[in-house]
Amino acid sequence: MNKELNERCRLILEAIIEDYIMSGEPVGSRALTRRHNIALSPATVRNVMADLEEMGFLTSPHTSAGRVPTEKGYRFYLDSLLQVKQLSLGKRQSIQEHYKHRGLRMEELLREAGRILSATSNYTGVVMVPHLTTTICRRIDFVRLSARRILVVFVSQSGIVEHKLIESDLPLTESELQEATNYLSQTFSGLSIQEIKQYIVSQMAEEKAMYDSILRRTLQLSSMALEDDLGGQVFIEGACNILDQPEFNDLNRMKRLMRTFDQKNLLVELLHKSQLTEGVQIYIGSPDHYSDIEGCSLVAASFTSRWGATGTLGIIGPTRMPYSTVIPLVDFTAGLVGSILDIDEE
Amino acid sequence: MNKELNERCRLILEAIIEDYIMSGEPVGSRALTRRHNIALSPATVRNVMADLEEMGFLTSPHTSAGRVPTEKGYRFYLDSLLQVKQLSLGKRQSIQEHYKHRGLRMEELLREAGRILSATSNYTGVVMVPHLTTTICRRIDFVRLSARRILVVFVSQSGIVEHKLIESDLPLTESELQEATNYLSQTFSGLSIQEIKQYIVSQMAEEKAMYDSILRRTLQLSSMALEDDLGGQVFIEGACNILDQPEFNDLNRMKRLMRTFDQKNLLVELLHKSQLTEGVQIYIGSPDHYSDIEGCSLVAASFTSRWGATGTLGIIGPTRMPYSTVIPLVDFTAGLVGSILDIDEE
DNA sequence: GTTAGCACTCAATAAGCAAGAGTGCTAACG
DNA sequence: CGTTAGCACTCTTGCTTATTGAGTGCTAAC
Repeated sequence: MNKELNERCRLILEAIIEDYIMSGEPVGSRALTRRHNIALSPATVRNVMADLEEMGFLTSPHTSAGRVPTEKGYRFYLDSLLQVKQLSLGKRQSIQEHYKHRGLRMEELLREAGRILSATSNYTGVVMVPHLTTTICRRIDFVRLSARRILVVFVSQSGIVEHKLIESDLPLTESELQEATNYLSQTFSGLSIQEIKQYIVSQMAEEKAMYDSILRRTLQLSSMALEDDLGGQVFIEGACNILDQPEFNDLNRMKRLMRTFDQKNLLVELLHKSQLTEGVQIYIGSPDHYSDIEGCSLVAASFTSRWGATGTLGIIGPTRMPYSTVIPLVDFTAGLVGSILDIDEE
Repeated sequence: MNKELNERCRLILEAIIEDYIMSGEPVGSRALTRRHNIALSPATVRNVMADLEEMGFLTSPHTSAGRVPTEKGYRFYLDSLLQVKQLSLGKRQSIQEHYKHRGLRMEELLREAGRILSATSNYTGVVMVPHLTTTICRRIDFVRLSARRILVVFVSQSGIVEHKLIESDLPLTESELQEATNYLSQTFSGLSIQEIKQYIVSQMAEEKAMYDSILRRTLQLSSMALEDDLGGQVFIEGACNILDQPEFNDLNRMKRLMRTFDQKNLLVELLHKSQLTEGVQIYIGSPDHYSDIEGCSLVAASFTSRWGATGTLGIIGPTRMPYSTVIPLVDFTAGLVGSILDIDEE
């Protein structure tokens, strides 16, 4: 069916979607012919519109309103019609400026990326620091808070720092911990967390007999330290930006979106998904698919440093978003963040 | 003038405010006499109300609506009328439950406190980790990311972990860093950051002559590490809870509040203020004072561990909030968090 | 296949109206 | 003199009713 869309249909569909993206109002046949000097009469356009509606690309809020793109309409637009512009040199430079002259901490760096996305697009920026399982370990440190409470500080190869508290069944002295720290740094530096876990399991099997050996306790400690996944945070920046969009004059939709931001799990899920794929991904909220962000879309891309996937970032805005500028913005920012992580690594 | 408020006026003012807190609607004379079996006729109540309005405790949205408390009204209510209940045993226990069986990281612990405040009150919970200048240093670690890029990991006596990136003018080897780390841990452990800074300044004066000594470079490094204040984060939990309040059917007010949450600086300011004072502080948003949170109040208290002030937490809700339960909730949670920090410390 | 014309639909806006809640004032009461 | 009943007045709220205007779908003519 889609293949049957002839040139004229495609042209009109594109015009409608772009008009709608600009105005946010249902677009009618008459207005359309005037704005995009189309050499057709409104009546003809109406016929085409009726066809497009039947095919599921358009819908009308009520009988006597114009047409609005459906999710399917947007999808087709994104896949077949949209021409992504290049990000203007000025914007690229201004974004790069943000990162100059800064000794940012990793967390701040990612937050800043979110802020840039938000400020440049006037929508909401999201950044996810991934779970660390796949990342490479640069260093593991133990800090003794009390005899049984140990703080684990984990530094990944790309400079992301995470820490967690663990509780040991046996009391540990400062020197025991020091020894464990040294052992770990030497043994595990340069491995990924998954590899470390495997190594620990095999070692512990060997050491089974030796009940109270230092090594055994060190291994136990490390095992606990790596037990739950570290990381997986999501930063949301500029959540309120999106509220200025006219579609959020609807109080309830607005509340639901805020709730989604608050809970974050949907975002984590989506960002995780796009982590697995190359390039820019677009998720369109709809009553069926991602009802929590109905009326909104997420444009996401993962950024990677030389050491493997390290995170995902994106923009959440209304579905009627100027994708032709937002997509390259997300793309560029992801690349930039990736390259900055590389610099950090040496 | 305030002193002239006789028993009857106080009683009626209290009744009005409590009614308003319950209903959110302007309260009229007739409804008042019925709900709080007051042995007065509506007409008399009206006279009293007129007096209270003239004195600035009440106002009416329009001629034929009931009365609504002003900021001054709330203040008087909070200072002179309100009787704070004790937090019910059940609630106290359920809050304590949240903290059992958990090896929480410091950050998670504070976030969780915010979540508890939010969930128990159905409003928005805020928690501020303070700047670290006053806190005691347990450990400073350097992690070498590249020759010039150093990650500083700072662990406070109470287990708060902070890290930042610094850029050194001279390349540093792994072993140099190791030496610096050892030196610092031995020299500075147990001092507050302020003390450390002072010590460094005095030492650097002495070492002025020795241009390239290890000690000098160590000191330089430490100085950079402590340069800007670390910390000062604010966690906001349950921001969307507050949106269910009827006063936020006003879209603009809602947007402004969300913007305030996004930017955080007003919150930082207020939370900082209450850090300096004992006990529970209440800030009432009004067009004059804190116009960004107009219609809202912040109920805040600082939590302290044995090692000195460590942070502030609180609840942001509509000004018409059931203070008699919110205040003890904030108070109790602040105490609990403080005591948990103590446990962490040994 | 395209277009002009026309009747029809429906949301949005405004206007008018009645109901209800609450006030302020005045005059009477104990 | 404080308190109360009565009453006219005000102002919101909800409801109904026109009116307008944008846009459609259909039909018939080009």
